[in-house]
Amino acid sequence: MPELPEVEIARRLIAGKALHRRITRVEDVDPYVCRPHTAGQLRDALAGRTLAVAHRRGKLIWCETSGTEQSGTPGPDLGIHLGMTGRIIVVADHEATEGGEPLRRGAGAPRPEWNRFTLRFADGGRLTLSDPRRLGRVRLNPDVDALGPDAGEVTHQEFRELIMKGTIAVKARLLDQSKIAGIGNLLADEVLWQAKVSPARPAGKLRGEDADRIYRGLRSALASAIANGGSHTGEVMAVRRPGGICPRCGAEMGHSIVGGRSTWWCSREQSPDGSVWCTQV
DNA sequence: AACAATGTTCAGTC
DNA sequence: GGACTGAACATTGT
Repeated sequence: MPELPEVEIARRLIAGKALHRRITRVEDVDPYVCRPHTAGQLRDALAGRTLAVAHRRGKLIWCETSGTEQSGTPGPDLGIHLGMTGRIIVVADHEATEGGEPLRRGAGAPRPEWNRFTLRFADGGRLTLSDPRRLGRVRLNPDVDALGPDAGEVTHQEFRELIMKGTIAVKARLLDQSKIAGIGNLLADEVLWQAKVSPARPAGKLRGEDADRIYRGLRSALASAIANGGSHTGEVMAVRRPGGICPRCGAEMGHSIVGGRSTWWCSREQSPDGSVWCTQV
């Protein structure tokens, strides 16, 4: 699930339901997800504290933590990355929802064995990172500065400067979290489709007007994905399969690997040389 | 059974 | 340093 929109939705969940509840137990049960995992490290760092503020940059969430009853000194930041399939579950009642997500059952529902990290609160509730593929990460004091500006906050001018250089394919540049943080594979295809720019176009060969359309595509794709529940609600998502056609013009969707990731684009409107986009059909 | 999957990282190479 | 490739990580779903 997780690209910027899903992560923002998760952050809002934490901010709305998990703050200011005293942490009584820390179940860092998965030494692969909770890294680096030394015995009791997370428990010792977090027990007795509360989550105070939930931040996000790109796909990284981190929570400031409060002091304990013994010491007013704030604790470390708790970093959470959802990886490819992670999701955050926050529940008020421990008994009624053990192992599951509140109000959801059946196919697709989180299974208890996917619980990789759980904070138990004094009031009986919990916060859990559920992640079937175990590519999510929990760690203390994550390196936020390794990330570029957040894709939702980057200014138009910054965006131009970060994007329009080098020989790399523009999609690969959009996926580079150290340049701009938060764009994932689905979102990159959606943004470039909205902007009518080929994903394979060298970043340094973009014209100002191309970068402007990409920037506008980014703003609108982000807003729409957050409002609709995630990156998978984009228009391109529905046609990323053999035989898929462009929702705008009806041409066949092209498929290849760009930036190491599966990539779909409109074969008519997103021409590699950048010339066809303005030819209205 | 083979393959692809919304992510990151690291080694090797040019 | 920049860019590219491939593999690795671990697991599920088609």
